[in-house]
Amino acid sequence: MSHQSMSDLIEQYLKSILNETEEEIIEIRRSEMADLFSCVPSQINYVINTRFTLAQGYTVESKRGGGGYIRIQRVELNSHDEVLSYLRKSIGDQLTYKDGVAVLQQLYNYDIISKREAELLVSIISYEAIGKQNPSEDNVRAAIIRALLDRLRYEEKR
Amino acid sequence: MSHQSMSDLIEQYLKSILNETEEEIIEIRRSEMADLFSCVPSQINYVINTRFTLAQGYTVESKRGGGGYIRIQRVELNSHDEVLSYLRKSIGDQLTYKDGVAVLQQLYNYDIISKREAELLVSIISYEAIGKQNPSEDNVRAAIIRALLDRLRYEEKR
DNA sequence: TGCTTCTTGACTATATTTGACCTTACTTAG
DNA sequence: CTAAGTAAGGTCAAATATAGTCAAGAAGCA
Repeated sequence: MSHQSMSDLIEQYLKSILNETEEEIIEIRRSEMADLFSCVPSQINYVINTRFTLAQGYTVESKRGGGGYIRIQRVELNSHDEVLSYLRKSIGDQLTYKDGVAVLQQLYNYDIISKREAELLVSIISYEAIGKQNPSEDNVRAAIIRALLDRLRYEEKR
Repeated sequence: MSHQSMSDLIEQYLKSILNETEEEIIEIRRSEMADLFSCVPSQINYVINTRFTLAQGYTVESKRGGGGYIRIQRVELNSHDEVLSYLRKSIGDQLTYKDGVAVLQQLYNYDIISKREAELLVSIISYEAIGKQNPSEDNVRAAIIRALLDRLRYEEKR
């Protein structure tokens, strides 16, 4: 927590102003952000691409040219079922560790699994657990997360 | 005490600053440590790998690249240590679905995991989840259960 | 002496930062 | 109305900043 990169700071700033809004949506200007943090504009893209992905629950739209902007919105999912089917659709045949953690984080954010469950599952999808002797690591991980999501969906419907 | 290796000194230093923190968690930069002790950076990895293992009650996370760090945290042994280490020893490289379910059943019986956690885990180790496109089904299952047991053993005391 | 642990450095992997160049949209002079 | 100019944002790859791995050789110890 004490060792932060510029990108971490920008991420935090954006998330904090996102939290302050009612609508969970913000509109920024890339160049203003770059000025504010004294960095090159493309670093803002970097932050958005690495920390505000769909898998992490954000949608981003932007417009170029005069009056351009970047709009970041937290995806609003209203029921557990919506969250589960959204996540289910968002994962394919392969899933990296990072994206797997993002899915679990979302499940926790939406109160679908507990903190402890999330932690246990994170350790299960880690490289140590499934990657070590497995070349198809990302396939296994995707399968595990799919099974989890399906099970959770089944639970919801009971 | 007169024959302390550099690694011993680094270990002591890290443990002393760990003790000073409330959270029992520290974040260091590998290169700073190496500078502080005038050693090569990889020696820090050596110390961590030999003296801050999970079995010794520490978890370590790290990040590379700009703003990288190494975070070391002291964790408490779970009170069910005996059961967990027994189960841990009892599983080898491969584990059938049936045996996996048996392990989970035991964990539930001993009140180490909840009913729901057991159910989620059962669906994860099922053939549908991990066997479908995986010839080494039993290996994956064993790895998953091993990771689970390790995690349970060293998670925060509840 | 022979095994174990430690030290070192070359090579690898990954995350971040930076800048040159590209694309799109709006504005305005003619 | 259109072309040129201007004002955004996007892409990509190189440079930089970290950390990880591995194996060879040195040092310690029984």
